[in-house]
Amino acid sequence: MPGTPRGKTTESGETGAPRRRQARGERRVAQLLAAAAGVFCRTGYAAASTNAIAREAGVSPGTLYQFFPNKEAIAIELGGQLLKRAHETHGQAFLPENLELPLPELLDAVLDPVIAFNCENPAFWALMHGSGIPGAAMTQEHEELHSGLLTRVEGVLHTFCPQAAPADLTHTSHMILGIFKSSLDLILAHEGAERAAYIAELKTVLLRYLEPMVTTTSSP
Amino acid sequence: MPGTPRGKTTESGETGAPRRRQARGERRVAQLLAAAAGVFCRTGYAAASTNAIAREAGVSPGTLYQFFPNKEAIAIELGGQLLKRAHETHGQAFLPENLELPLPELLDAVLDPVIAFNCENPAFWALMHGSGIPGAAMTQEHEELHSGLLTRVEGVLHTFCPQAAPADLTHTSHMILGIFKSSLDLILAHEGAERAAYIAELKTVLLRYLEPMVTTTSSP
Amino acid sequence: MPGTPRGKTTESGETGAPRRRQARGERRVAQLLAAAAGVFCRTGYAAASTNAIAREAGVSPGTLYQFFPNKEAIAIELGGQLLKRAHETHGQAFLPENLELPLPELLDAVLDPVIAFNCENPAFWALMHGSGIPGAAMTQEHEELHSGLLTRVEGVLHTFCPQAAPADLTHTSHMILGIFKSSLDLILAHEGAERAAYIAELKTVLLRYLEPMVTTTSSP
Amino acid sequence: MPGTPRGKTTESGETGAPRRRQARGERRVAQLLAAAAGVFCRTGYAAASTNAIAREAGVSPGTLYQFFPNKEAIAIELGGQLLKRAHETHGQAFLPENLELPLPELLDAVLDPVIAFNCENPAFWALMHGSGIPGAAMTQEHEELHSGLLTRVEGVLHTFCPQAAPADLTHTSHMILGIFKSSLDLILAHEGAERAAYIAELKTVLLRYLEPMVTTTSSP
DNA sequence: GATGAATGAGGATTCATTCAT
DNA sequence: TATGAATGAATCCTCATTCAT
Repeated sequence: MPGTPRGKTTESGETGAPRRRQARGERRVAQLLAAAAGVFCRTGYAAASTNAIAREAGVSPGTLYQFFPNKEAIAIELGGQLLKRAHETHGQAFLPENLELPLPELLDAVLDPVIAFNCENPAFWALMHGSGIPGAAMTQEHEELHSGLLTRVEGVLHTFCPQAAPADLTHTSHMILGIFKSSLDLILAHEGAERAAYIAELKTVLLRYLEPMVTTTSSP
Repeated sequence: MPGTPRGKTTESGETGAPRRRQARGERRVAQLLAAAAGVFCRTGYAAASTNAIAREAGVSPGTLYQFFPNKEAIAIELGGQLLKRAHETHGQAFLPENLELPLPELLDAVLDPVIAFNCENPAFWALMHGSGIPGAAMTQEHEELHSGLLTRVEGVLHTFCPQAAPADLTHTSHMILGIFKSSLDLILAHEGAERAAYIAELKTVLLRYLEPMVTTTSSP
Repeated sequence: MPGTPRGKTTESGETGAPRRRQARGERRVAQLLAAAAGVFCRTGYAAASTNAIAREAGVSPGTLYQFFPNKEAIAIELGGQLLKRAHETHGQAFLPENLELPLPELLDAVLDPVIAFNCENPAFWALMHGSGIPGAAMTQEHEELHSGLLTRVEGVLHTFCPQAAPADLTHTSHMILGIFKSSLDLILAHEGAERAAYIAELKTVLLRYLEPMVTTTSSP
Repeated sequence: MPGTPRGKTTESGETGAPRRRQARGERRVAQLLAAAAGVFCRTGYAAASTNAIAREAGVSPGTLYQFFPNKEAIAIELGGQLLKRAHETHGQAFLPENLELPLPELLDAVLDPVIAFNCENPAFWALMHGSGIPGAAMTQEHEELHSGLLTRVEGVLHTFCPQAAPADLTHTSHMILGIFKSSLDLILAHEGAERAAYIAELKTVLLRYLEPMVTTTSSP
């Protein structure tokens, strides 16, 4: 339970002061997480310095450490929060009813909310980029997210191509995810029309990639 | 001949001295670049320290700075050389005659040597990857490497689709590069049949992505 | 191949520069160890800061870390050097011929050089004080020194009181060492006549403590 | 009753309020001192952090500073109270009537309760020990504790050897205290028969050390 | 050219102490 | 009065870079 640093004091009653203090603490935590999100976005996790985060949050380094034991904890907390929201987003993206849609609409239904989420939470993406470096924070979360997404994609694929070999499904899912990720980089790196163009391009790639598999399967 | 610790420097007259000195310098540079390649591979660009590179090269940090003004320059030079070798040694990839080939063969002709090169020179990949923070400005060496590749891809694309809007070409090139990168991750992460499967999959993706553009263009 | 980077270069020959460089390094190490000795003496190991040591040595913190990987290593090196000298001193203190002497002279013969050594190397004592704190540096050295001394003292005692029970010898040796240590604190904390007085007092204590045991044994 | 973390404060009317407040304050102080004793024991004085003490006491750091101006004050107060208790509770040690006893009985009378007290209050010992850097100025609380004890010992000595030079008395007192401290280390480090043996040994040392002075003095 | 010592700013983290509530 | 957030200097240590030899 983040935000409640060390105490277990205020549970009920009309004690307003502790509540207010706790509220302040929670505000600080939020403030620090927002600052961390910004810094992680700009510099990546590894290059982000706790002092920079504290500065961005407008507090002293000591304050940061009152709420987080170390740099990794910040990333974990931030990543966790984002992950939770990401899961919600993914949950609504992979809604069963979407699977009924024809491929183009399915791609819209799945990709749009996920892209939107990442556009609104660019820190999420920044945090999920520390995969290659061993020992980096977020590795576990990253893998969980990745394999979670992989499972979902495989599920959808399986529904669309029930007769495909599992190994092929895995390959394809990995490819899809890879394409999605690299496109997301491009999407996040641009704005406005450019961004829209890359979103369209991503959908084109996936549509053309998947169409043959799907059509082949469901046409007879 | 004081100062040269490990002898065999002056063997004959002085006619060959400048050449030998230059040769030695080039050997040093090669030595340093090889060391940098190793270190970049193992730790990534950001985490690689100049001292570590010098140590790996078996020279002192001072020596390193005699040949490169800073860390970035090493990456730039290494990337440049790798890129050059990607072309000269293996990559008859973008050879003009390849452009005559139909798309599937073209993809083979271009991708196979590039993939092979990357499998043999993982440092190249490490450099293209490292610290590529999406929203942030890529560090210069990446920029150069990346835009170099981009230019080539755009060139090929332009040859194939001469009437396409430049903006579209740029988008498509970025997408191609992104797809290529993410697939290369998968390719390098596997071996044998799995690797071959991902290579095939990459070609499938690109073929299906590009076929409509190309066909549209060259059919009349 | 000129430019052999890492060490063992200057074995002979007329290469003066590396020798001079190496000499400078050794001077720095000695300088740093001397500074560390001073700081350890004044503040104790735990409270000694590496920056303070570097400042005392007149160098930057980075320089310190060029020669020692961390604070503990400084203490270990310093302690090791002092320990070596201490062992030599102890060796000459516990010379076999001293055991022939009557107790008062024996005490002089044993204690005087050891006290002198500690007066000349107060850092030794400061370093050997980190026993109580677990996890502190020098613990092992401290224990080795302590048990080494204990063995020697027990040896001497055994010579003097051959019929005493081993357990008693152990108790007595521990007491002797304890008395010695606490007196050494007093001795080192004073100078001149005061110091001499405490030295005399230590001898008095030990003489009176040990005389009955010894006399009882050797008088008949 | 807001703000009071561990309830049962306000039970009746307001007549007793100031007293109760004072009582609460004393309870807090006792609580804090007990916590400090525990922390000092476990980590030593220097390594003990005020936050750790407050945490151990179950209060916030701010509260701690409401009763003590700084860390040192805690040690001083704790040492003082322990010293007081060493006297009032156990230590009829330095009772005037004890001074009438012959030396062996006097040593028993003085040492036994003091030893017992130290066995029961290891914090006292931790305080007397901690960071006692020989050459450096002892931190003030140690100074006070130490000199308090010293004064008492000197008092006893003076009674026994009224004609001795003050300087000698000081030396002897220091030695006695040193011997006592180092023996206490051994005593506390052992149990049962071993402990008893070291207690006996301590008495032997002091008896033999002091007997000549005393006898010389009181014989005519 | 080569060396390796030297630099010093910066990074993460801690902790005695203060302050608003 | 109690709280716990806030402070900021200090800690150990790293690393890109420079300098004397």
